[in-house]
Amino acid sequence: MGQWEALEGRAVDVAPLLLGAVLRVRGVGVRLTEVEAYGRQGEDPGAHTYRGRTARNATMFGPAGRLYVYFTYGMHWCANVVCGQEGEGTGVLLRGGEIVEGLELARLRRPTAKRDAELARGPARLAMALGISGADDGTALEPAGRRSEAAGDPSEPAAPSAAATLELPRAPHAGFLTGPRTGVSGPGGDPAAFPWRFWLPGEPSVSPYRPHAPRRRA
DNA sequence: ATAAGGATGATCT
DNA sequence: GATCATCCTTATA
Repeated sequence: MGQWEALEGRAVDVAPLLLGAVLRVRGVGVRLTEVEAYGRQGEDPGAHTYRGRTARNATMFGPAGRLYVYFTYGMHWCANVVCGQEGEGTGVLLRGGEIVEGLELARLRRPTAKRDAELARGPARLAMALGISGADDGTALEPAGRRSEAAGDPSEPAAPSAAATLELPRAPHAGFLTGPRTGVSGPGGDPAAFPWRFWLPGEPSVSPYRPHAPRRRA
């Protein structure tokens, strides 16, 4: 088992635990409010890994707790947290969040945002606010709160702040909502088969597109 | 408030 | 050559 045992289950079970989690990258922290689960190779037609491993999706087949970053529509980067077991090819797409640290920096990175709620509303916006790009693909997340408090020990150099940290909540947020995934065409977008979008109610940082009536889950 | 079209390039068939 | 796990601007109600 790895350091991210909590992420090693099925994407649909891990996704609720990521709601409310805080991801910190390069001076900006986001509290995640919207995510989408993507299943294993062969299991989920909407997943990049559906047809097997390629150069692009290789990170998804690695251990849980890494960032899988991909480029899309000729201009956008999007980030996933890899979950499941090695070789499964499963993860959770980060679709939206609220900036809780580094607000000034996030505003600089997202100059077109009119309101703070728009800074990380949408997967590509979220990546942009965090300064995430292709260079971050494969980055191993570290647990948050691990500070080098070795006060004044010269033999122990101050640990460089991790490139990316993740702080998980103790338990899944009560009362999260689920619905069909956004932007997934074909069978993978079938809301009955894959109601794998998860979000927190009443959050302005959740994308507005909600095609079907949400269903409450505990 | 919601809809439509353009931008721009990797990836895979 | 088609398809994108999209965003932004502009147009119409």
